[in-house]
Amino acid sequence: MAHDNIDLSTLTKNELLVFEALKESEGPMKAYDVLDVLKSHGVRAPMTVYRALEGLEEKGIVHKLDALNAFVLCSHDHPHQVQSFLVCSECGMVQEISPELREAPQVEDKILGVVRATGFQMREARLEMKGICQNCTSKQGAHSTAAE
Amino acid sequence: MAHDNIDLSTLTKNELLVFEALKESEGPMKAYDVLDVLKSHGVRAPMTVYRALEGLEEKGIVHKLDALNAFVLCSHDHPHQVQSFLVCSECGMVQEISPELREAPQVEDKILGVVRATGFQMREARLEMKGICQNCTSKQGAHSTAAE
DNA sequence: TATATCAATGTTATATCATAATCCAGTAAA
DNA sequence: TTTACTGGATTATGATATAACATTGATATA
Repeated sequence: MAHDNIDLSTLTKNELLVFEALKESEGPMKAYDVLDVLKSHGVRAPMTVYRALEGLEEKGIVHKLDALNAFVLCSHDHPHQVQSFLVCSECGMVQEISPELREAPQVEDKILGVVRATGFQMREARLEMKGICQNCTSKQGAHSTAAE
Repeated sequence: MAHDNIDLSTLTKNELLVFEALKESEGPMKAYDVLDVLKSHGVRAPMTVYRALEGLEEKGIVHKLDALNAFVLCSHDHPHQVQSFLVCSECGMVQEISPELREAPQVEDKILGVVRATGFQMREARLEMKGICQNCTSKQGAHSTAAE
């Protein structure tokens, strides 16, 4: 697990709590879901969670998936300029695939090149792909192909 | 303008109103901003706007920018599988760059290849890149380079 | 004509997501 | 001890989005 490499000593108390909650969850969590989990640790207000999430994002440990209003741990060691996620519309699964795309480095290079050519200074980018994951496809495929 | 090619006869009354509002705006609009504009046309409720936006999205005429909770007209003729947007953190400018990326088709092909290899059936994808646009860069650059 | 149906729209209420503003506690330096 | 700073707690509210149900109007058809 990539998360083992993170220096937890730089995290505040609440950041650590949120980090642990996300680590347990094995998937993206909504802020208010994190809040529910942390209520047993005395956290009461949304602000507390959002502040911690903001801190974790600044440290590159957490990403927000805007399409879901949800947050995930960054699943790779070296923060990348383009993060890529598969989001299953069926079961909600989220998979970060930046590592796979890194094996095709032309992709990021090309993107960065095109962007730079427009005079744009990119800070961060996310590619969020929505569709049906393999698991859901095989489950459904056996029964029908209609659905839509 | 690419929007001239759209067959407006397929739009419902409210979809047409929202379409016109977005066309005027020359940029992304929040749903409630659209609502404000359409109040002069008798539209009162958020639902009306959200329903029309949903219809326009299904017809491929509008995209939602999740990172901004905002909606833009699709600025090119042929809906593409990966839509790419530059979002300026400074001035809020949004530019769709799919046409530029199309000149580098390896990018989309590679992405689609990698994704397909994971067994994922992609429906739609958006690459949202945040940074500073050329305009803001040149304005700021003259005065300072610090800022962050 | 009556009536069934369907899509679009209207309306009300509420859920969900996020932040502003203010105050407080600990702690480290002057 | 003051001062300043960082993180945290609390309260309230803003912003975004949808649920649930009623209404309308067009079309089909018995």
